[in-house]
Amino acid sequence: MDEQPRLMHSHGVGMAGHPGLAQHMQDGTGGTDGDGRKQDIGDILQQIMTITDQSLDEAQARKHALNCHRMKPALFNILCDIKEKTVLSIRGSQEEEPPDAQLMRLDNMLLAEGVSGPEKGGGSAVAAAAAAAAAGGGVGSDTNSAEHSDYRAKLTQIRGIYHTELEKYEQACNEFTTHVMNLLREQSRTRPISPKEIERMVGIIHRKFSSIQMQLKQSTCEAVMILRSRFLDARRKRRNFNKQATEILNEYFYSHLSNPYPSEEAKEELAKKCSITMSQVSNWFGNKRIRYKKNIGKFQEEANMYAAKTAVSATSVSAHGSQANSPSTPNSAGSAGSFNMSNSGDLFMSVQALNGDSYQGAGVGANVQSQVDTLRHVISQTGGYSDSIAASQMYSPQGINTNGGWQDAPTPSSVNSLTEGPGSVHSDTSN
DNA sequence: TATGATGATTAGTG
DNA sequence: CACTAATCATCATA
Repeated sequence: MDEQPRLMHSHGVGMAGHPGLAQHMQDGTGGTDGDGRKQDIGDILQQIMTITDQSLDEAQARKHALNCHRMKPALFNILCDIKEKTVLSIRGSQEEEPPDAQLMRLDNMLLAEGVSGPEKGGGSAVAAAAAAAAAGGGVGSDTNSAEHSDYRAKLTQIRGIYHTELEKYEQACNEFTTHVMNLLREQSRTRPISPKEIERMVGIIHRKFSSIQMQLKQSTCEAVMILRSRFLDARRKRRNFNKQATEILNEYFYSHLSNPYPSEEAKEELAKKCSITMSQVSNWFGNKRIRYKKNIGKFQEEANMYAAKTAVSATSVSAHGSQANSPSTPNSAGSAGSFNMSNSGDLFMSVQALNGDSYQGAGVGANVQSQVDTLRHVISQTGGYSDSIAASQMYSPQGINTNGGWQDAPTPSSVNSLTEGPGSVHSDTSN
């Protein structure tokens, strides 16, 4: 407490304006007083230095005393000058902020994704894209719309979270900025803080907060991307075709086994019947061909089944002589065992002959071929060939060449022989 | 949860 | 461009 009187003692120095030290040097107290003044300033500085050690009340009182001190404005000005220089030099080195390309990109993306930007229309572009992509997948319109709305709901959710967080962030940023500004303004009365410096501080705060904002934007972008890939990537939303579609496709495949390459029209027809797209039909046949060829044995049972089916309907529909060779038309794969080896051998030969005759023929080739395929399966089944080697030995001369590919068929099989539904085959032999 | 089935994608080919 | 072969990612089931 003994500092107080010292603080208050006067030097008679004019302290009015902001001219700084130079002015009060001239203020008529004389050069000899210089040392004393320095001493005095030293004291004040000492007090400032030790002020932190004091209690708060004491500090408050001290502050008040300092504020009231006649030397204070002068000292303050000096400090301001020094500070200004320092700050300016700092400023110079920090000023040029690189235009944040990353942030711009994030902003653009969020805008494009409909997360930021106008409230209502947001996401419509994405929704349209999703719809288009889903339509390409063609899994079924109801599933499409369901997934579509699901996608939109999730996007809205992300959007909501984003905006909530953004609001929170802005609020926090503003609060903090105001707080700091008030604090600095308050402090600027006792320590040299220029408005510029406050401004700079605000800038620093904003930068800090904008890095948080960037993180928010980044994670939002990530979330949207994940959502997008989840909903728009066709692979991810793969659905098995329904049973009927698979049945139709399989019937076509096995009834055209020697040349399982549906024409454009046939694909179109199949696509329509199976409620899938043409490219899905192509995919299916591509997969089927390769998988069948890779492991014929594995598909034996299936082949027999469809062969039996088509054979049944073929024989029942048509009363053609060629069908006379057909064994007693097994209704299912289960009845396969009833045929003996020699029988099937004969049949195989006859079918080969039939095939050989008709395959290159211009007229009813495709239709007869269909029958041949059908019969061949019935035969293979009756023969009891169950391993793939035996099967491929059997089929190779027919459809699959030694290279592992099907023989080149001059013309794709006609859609006319396409089955109308599971179990019922329209065989063109009646033509 | 491991595993096979299956629809979609991709690189390469003619 | 249609196709094959390989591969991926998901579905379905034991």
